[in-house]
Amino acid sequence: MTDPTPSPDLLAGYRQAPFAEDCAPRRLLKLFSGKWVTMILHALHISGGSARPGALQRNLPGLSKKMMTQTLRDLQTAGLVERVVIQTMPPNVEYRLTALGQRFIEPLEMLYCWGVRHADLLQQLGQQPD
Amino acid sequence: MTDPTPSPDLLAGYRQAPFAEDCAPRRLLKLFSGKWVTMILHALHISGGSARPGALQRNLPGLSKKMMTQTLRDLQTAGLVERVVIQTMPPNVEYRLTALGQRFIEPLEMLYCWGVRHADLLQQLGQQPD
DNA sequence: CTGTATCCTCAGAGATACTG
DNA sequence: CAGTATCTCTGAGGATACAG
Repeated sequence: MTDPTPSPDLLAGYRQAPFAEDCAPRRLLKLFSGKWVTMILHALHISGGSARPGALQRNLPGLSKKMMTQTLRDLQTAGLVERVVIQTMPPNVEYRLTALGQRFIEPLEMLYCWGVRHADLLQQLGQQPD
Repeated sequence: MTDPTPSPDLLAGYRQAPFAEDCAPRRLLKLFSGKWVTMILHALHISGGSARPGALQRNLPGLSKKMMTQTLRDLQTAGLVERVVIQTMPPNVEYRLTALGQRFIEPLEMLYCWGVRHADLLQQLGQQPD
């Protein structure tokens, strides 16, 4: 096609509000943009929906105590995770995915699965200064 | 201890390398973590796979010239986008998704579609200090 | 073991102005 | 219109030390 300009019709659905800063997809990406957010959600998920801080940190090499707590706090205020204190012999803390949090596991696992299945593509990526 | 720890078997596949810093899913998340990366890829996609700089900027409100060029450069080095100079009357520039870039449209659109379909969930999110 | 409080660094991102 | 070059600044992220 000699015409570099793409058919404007393709943009029809986006014309009114092309890519508003607060559109739904952007929020999702924003939510997943934190360095540890997805890791923690994923870790909680494969741990059966809940885990204790110690276990979390052990499962996520490189995760500092500070970032863990901070991310968990953010996830709490977002309503994706809840802090549960278990009154056993030595009282123990546990973080658990909320119902809302469970919903966001879906797109997250989609991404993770895609990434795993297409690891070859991801390795083809030119190394950007990281 | 009473061991609230979930069945370790669930973690079987992740035990050896729990969440290495350079695992495939992480790279995908990392790639999508840039503020404008997904926007630009998506914009290119819905524009038919290629677009001129001016059009891109017009379609992505808030995108500065600098960030556009910079992001496009990153995408070029990553091999997802190619710069094409069209030798027409007034020579014009065009950015086009490469074959590799096309592959990454898939997970991207998955996310975007999910976000659009679940806009309600995204609005339920507690407003974190943005 | 869980959680908090400081301090520091550096990269992402924007604004501006200048050059083919 | 496309692209580059500075300058600045916020803030995410990390290290460390401290407290329940």
